[in-house]
Amino acid sequence: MKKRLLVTSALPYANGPIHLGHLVEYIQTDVYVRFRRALGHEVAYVCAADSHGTPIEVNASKAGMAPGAFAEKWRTEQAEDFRRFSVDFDVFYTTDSPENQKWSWRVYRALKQKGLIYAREVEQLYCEKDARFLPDRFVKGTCPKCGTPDQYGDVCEKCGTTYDPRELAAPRCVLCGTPPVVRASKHAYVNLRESNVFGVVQEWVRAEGHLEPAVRAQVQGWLDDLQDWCITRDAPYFGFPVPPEETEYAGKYLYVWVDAPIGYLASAENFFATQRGLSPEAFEKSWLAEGADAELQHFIGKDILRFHSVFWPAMLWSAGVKRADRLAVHGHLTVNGEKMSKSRGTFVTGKTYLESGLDPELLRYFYAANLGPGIYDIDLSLEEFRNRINADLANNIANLASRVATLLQRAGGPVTRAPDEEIRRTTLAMLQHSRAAYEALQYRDVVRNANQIADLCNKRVQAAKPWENPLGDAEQALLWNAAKALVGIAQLLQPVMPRFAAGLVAAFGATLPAWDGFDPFSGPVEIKGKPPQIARLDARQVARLIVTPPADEPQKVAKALSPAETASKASAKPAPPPPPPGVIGYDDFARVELKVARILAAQAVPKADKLLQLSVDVGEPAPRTIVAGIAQSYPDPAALVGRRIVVVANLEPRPLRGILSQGMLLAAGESPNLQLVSVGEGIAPGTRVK
RNA sequence: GGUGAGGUAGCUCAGACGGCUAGAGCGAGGGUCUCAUAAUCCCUAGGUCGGGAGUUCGAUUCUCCCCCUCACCA
Repeated sequence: MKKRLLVTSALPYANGPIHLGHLVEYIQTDVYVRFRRALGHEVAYVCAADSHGTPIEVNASKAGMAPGAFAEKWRTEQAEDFRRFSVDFDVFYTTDSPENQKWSWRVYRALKQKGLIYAREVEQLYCEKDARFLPDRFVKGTCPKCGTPDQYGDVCEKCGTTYDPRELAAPRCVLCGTPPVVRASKHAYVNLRESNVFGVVQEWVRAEGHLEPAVRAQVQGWLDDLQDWCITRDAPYFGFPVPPEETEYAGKYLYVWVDAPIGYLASAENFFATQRGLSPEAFEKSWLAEGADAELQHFIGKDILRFHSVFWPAMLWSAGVKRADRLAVHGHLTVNGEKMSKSRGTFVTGKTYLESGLDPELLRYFYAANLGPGIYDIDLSLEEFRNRINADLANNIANLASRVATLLQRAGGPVTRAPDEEIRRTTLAMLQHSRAAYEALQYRDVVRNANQIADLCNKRVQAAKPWENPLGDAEQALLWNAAKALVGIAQLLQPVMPRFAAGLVAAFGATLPAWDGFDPFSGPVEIKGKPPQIARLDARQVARLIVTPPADEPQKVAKALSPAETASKASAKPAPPPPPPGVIGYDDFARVELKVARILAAQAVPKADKLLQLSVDVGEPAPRTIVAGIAQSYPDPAALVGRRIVVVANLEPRPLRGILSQGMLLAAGESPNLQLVSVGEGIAPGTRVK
């Protein structure tokens, strides 16, 4: 029962370089594909550059290039990055392809034929100078709610309000600065509430195995309040025109989000036609037809879940092909606990990673060690990354390989011994667990399993002290078993670290057969060379990932909804050396406004045993209220009145127990033994502490 | 504001159909070996399981309310 799988990763937008956030997904998918292949399954791993849409059209024009050439340039660069990270697509095509136009029109016509498409007049902002309608991200203006200037057309970054771009006060075109006008245009909408489609989508969402339960809950929420979907865009646009017979929408284009997922099918078709000699008809019949015995699995990020869980099943159904068998959704990447940010230098591109000299397989390992099936963000903390690599790979696994190889080499030739039951049982059990864990996308467990095997072997080696009598029979037997366990580890880690695993196996003179029935505990072990080394990382090496951009970083170019999150093409060039981790510059310190405050009144906060409410004089016209968790250390609040303490005066106010705390006071120690930081009588309230 | 997901040791997470001393790995502290990459191995620390109330003989695990974080949507 060999399975056949069509596996996809989301299509990266051909508008910029691949960054470490993208790579979470491609590595997750690639690992899965390698695992499947290790099981002997037939897998086609398909991806493509998403080449259409307004941002590409606009950025190409700015760069003085044709959009197609612009997208192709990025596609080529992305392909190279993927290769360097061992993300081995069978095909990395483009959505701007003849196959894709054919499929897109087919889907459009199918939707039309089922009566799901209708026309609607829409009012949008239009720039007369640029002669174009402006997507939300191409308009800036003043927030209608809070009055913050310079906000995008869809949401205010200050107050979080979302609105229609027409509501913006003082709107202006991001491209040329001209105030836009309101203009109407007729667009095609898809009605997904129609009972047939809705039923199909509903059924697909509810069926077991398609979505993780938590994801299903999210999607169900959308279905309960389903909006129609606008699938056309006005010129100028880079994309496919609507089918020629659609004279009603003459001159309009299909929205990039229509042809992007369809790009999965078109790219697969291209792969099978050019690499496997399979005609489009044969490909469809054997891989996509309803009931075909091939599985369709998509890996995506949480940001594009809606398109894939609601619209996509509807599109596939209308085109008469099967829906996906699984939609694997992952969270985003944060770096050092925060969203990736260019100004902080945490927007790490694949290229930056490669240029830092770190082995791409280390990143693959780190991601695997943190990946599970849920939609949780993964944090690339540089400290964690270093610990993880050093503790697991360098100290535990690679070091085990190194010591075992050295000792075993003294035998001077092949060694064959009987299995040690404990080591063999553990290794086989871990292989079995890992098989299930890979299938469930629980890569964290795989990594743990690999380390459990190495833990056991290190303990056993330590206890047996084979270096005291390396050629003794028991010693040789133990080393043989440890070597075989390492082959097991290689098998287990091979999808994650293919090169490391191959090197490990080669060093012990073994090979890796298909996963099922694999039992490495037989046959000779012969040391054929040094096992692969994994050098311990130091903080400096890892810190090279953070490249702070120069101060005159060009302004961010507009970003629009696109299949894979993208960014402007501005990438940071060599920058001043970053400060050592954990050290801040003077400017950072200066931003914290520390002031002397005199306590005017203090009382316990009702129903909170740790909180005191203080009224303090910080040299301002009115006293400030500060709520602090110091009640247990100061059971008699009244005694605090008159004390001069230090507060952070420019901290964002926040409510605690319903009381707005306008600052924070400094204290040392742990409750109930903490003490307020104080200054003497001679310093006036409001004095800056520096 | 609505919907969804979360809040368990410094960090990343397990777990509990309600009940023995709440676990693992990493990190930290102490010790040890020397084959191995200052690696291994042994020991130790430490958490009122976000807050409050309720159900119960008993809740961190169930119910309700609240707070906080994240995402999506309006």
